[in-house]
Amino acid sequence: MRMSTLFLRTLREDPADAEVPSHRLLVRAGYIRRVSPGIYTWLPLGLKVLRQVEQIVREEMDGMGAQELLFPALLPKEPYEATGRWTEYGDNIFRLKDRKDGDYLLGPTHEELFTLAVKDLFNSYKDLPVSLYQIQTKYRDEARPRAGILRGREFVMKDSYSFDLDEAGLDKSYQLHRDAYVRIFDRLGFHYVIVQAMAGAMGGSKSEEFLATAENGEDTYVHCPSCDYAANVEAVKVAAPQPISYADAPAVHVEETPDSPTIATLVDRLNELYPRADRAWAATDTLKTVVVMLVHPDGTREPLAMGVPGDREVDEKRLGAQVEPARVEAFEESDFAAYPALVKGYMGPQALGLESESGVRFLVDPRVVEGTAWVAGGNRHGYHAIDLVAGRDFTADGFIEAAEVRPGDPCPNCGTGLEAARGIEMGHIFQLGTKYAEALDLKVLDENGKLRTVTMGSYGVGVSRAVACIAEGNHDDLGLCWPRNISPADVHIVATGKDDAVALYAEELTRALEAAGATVLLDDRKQASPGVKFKDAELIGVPTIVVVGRGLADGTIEVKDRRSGDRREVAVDNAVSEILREIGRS
RNA sequence: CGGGGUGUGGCGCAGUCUGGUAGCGCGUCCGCUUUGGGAGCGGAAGGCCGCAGGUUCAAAUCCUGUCACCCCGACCA
Repeated sequence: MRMSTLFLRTLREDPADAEVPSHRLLVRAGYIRRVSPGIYTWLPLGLKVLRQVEQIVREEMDGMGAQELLFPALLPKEPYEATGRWTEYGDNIFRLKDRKDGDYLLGPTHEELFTLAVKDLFNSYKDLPVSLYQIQTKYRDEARPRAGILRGREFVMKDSYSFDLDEAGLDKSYQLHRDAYVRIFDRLGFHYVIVQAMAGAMGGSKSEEFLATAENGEDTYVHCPSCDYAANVEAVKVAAPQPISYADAPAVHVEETPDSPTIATLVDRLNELYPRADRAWAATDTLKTVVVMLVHPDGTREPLAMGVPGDREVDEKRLGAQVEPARVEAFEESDFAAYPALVKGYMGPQALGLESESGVRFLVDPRVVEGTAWVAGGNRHGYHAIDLVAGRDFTADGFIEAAEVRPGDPCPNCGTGLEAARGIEMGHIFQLGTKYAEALDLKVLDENGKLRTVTMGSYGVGVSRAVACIAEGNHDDLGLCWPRNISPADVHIVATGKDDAVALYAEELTRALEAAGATVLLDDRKQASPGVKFKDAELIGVPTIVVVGRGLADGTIEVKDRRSGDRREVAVDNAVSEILREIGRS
């Protein structure tokens, strides 16, 4: 590549619409250009980087025995209707119509197509297991694309799917993918964690996410400092305490608690009007009742009440993950009007549950086990129930993991206090089970000649996101600092000065390195000043920068490490071998 | 969808309060000089001031509406 002709324009200033470093630098250094929100063009340098990442992913997928294929991005509606995702995916799908008014979509993910392809070609247990993958452009009409290429509406994803006869086979395929992912993310140079995750809209059971650790990441996860437990906050399972005996517990009594619609005011009122001998009332003694409106994919609305310890908020992400594919909406005044048994600010378990007078489904936090006593709403304005014992005075319809998770909460494995951190989701692996195979009738004959439903796994890597994520983790004040195996070139040669000898030698060195298999970005611009060239080289971020300039008269050139800034003089005579050694190609 | 902000040459911005017919820096083009840390001088091209109405002798500026984009929250690789 020659800078004099390369389709590139670097920007001296940060683009105004870019906030996060990866976005700012990828635009400034001329890797990408925005076309529309969440939709980007890959310029020559950017495309090289994208292809490098793709290649690493491809090698590892091939290495674990998966086979690459390619589906269209433009898809008919029918397969997605069969699995229910045409509606479940909601507004996130880009939908379009053909001239005959037929419905199409731009694929957000391809479970259906892979399932149908296997159904089309295979029909015996002898054909299994098989893992297939593609590296392809996906489309999701994100409510809010952001951070450049980190979260786009069009993005490149590697998605793969495993097909097995039984659970044991699925476990094996899942583990193979997991191992391949570890190799992929190691090669991409991420600091990452593998966390337990929710299966989400994909359906299925076991699921883990690969999160690149990043302070500005969108996902919050917790991890245990003393064992290997780590989980996305959505997926944290609270360790339920043992039920306790309530034989000696005082009977429930409803007391007047004026002006106490919030937990804080309630605790004040309790300590003021009904002080306890042994200790003061605290938020942890109260059971907070929160009601929301669930909107199911078919449009039906169902109220849901939840009881959580009073010192905790309901975490909307956790709640959303629990009730998926239903959507959570606020419970409006008009909803309260429709359910007169729900007294705003004073709701309590005794009026809740499918069997109760309100008929509203009531789920409680796992900490609300049988025998625990609470102060909760009295279902009458200005009243609360005290010594309300779970299992004696009320029974919930079930449990829900919706209360917020906080640093310091006990690890479900070992009880140590959990720590919280943030990350960017780079990969996600799922054991899907038979959801798609059943919906699309993917069965094979087993050794007894009987039809068996195939069990599936689904595995994704955000390829274009990885580019952003690597940029996010590999830059400094001057610009990008690519890892060698991702960089758009092995060496960036800067020719300074107007001396013809410099230009000639730089050209000669470039050819020699290229002949040895290295990729070179040569700054052969005649008009640009040395300062401009140095700045551009630093911005672009090729890991090794070679300066051919004033030292040439003395028979030396300069080899500089972009990341450390270390530089050394190298004799022209052994320049090629030295540089090849530097870039790890000798 | 809720909150905040911004729309002015390719990029970054000023001008808007207090209407008077568009400016600065960078970039681009031409010429000369310059070449180890974003060069100098001279010349040039390039803008329906997001869009639509309105007020006015006159609108980038005031009024109304509308659209777009960015950031923060609810969704996802």
